[in-house]
Amino acid sequence: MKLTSKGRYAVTAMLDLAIRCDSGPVSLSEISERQDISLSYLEQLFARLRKANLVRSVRGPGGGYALARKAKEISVGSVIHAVNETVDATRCKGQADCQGGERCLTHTLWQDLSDRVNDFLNGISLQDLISTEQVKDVSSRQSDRAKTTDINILLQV
Amino acid sequence: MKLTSKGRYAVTAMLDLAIRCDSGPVSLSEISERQDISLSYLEQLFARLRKANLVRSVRGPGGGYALARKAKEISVGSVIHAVNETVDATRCKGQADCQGGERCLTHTLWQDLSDRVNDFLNGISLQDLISTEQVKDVSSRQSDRAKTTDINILLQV
DNA sequence: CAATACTTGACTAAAATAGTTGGTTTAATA
DNA sequence: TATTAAACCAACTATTTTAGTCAAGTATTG
Repeated sequence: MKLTSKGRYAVTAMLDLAIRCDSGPVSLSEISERQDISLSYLEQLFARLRKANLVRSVRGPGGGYALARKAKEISVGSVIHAVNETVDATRCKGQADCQGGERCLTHTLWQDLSDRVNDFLNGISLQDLISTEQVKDVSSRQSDRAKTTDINILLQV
Repeated sequence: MKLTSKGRYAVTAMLDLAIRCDSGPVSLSEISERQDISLSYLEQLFARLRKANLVRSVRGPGGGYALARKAKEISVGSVIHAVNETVDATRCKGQADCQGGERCLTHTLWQDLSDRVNDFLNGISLQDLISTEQVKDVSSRQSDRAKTTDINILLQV
């Protein structure tokens, strides 16, 4: 699972869509303007999101995109995965052609971590993000953040 | 938080270090050979890991690197963060200069997800990965994986 | 002193990211 | 029916990042 600004763009656009797709299809130019992402870049991203069956399109004037499923049934992980086709597996691919035991061990450990990150991101739905935001108030977020370590404060994701 | 192969290299190298740094410092050339990462690239990564106080170096013959703290006290998140200095914050930076309410909302939602990923990765220590691996047997891993959705099967991290 | 190994900085090739340009189809509506 | 708004498509480009190379140091041990 790669996690870069490309994925951020995709998730941001999908959230924009999730928030307002009840009132008919949403055009990419709208999202482009609201989220400040270039239109043609959005087109590229949505071509992939469509292939992954995460969005449905309506062509012609008044057309646009809508979520293919309910926001509750679309995981953040699936969105990020959809726009990152080139996945670089580890060299040994978990296969038996590792030299010695050590190299394979660290590869297995990394795989283990990867699985956890996947499970984590697949466990969060778009609706999940929207809902918590609606419930949460500013003061509680700040106290949450104060609890994290100094490392966390430096982290901008 | 960026999650790319750069971070994978760093975590892999740190795991290699964690596994064997009990018996004195480990040289980068050893790690390079075992993990199949170019020596000079490792040097760049370890320069950053050192600045982040995650490793300590011993110079001269017989020298090398050792973890600066116990494996239990080094989180995967801190390793990944250390090697990714260029963090691209969202344009609005969570500040008040967003236009309208909508753009800010999706930014806040993304920030929320970022925080969760951070907390998640900061909650996993190197020791954590090593320990679970020692306990876990192959059959249980496979049944774990079978439980995940079809999306998960496609994901290579 | 000599060998080892860390340290630093400048450089480069390849890949990915982000954006551009210029179309074509599709479908609603005036 | 002509116009128009939108998805769709493909090729291209600039920028950034990744990954790796090279070379010249510095510190330390034996």
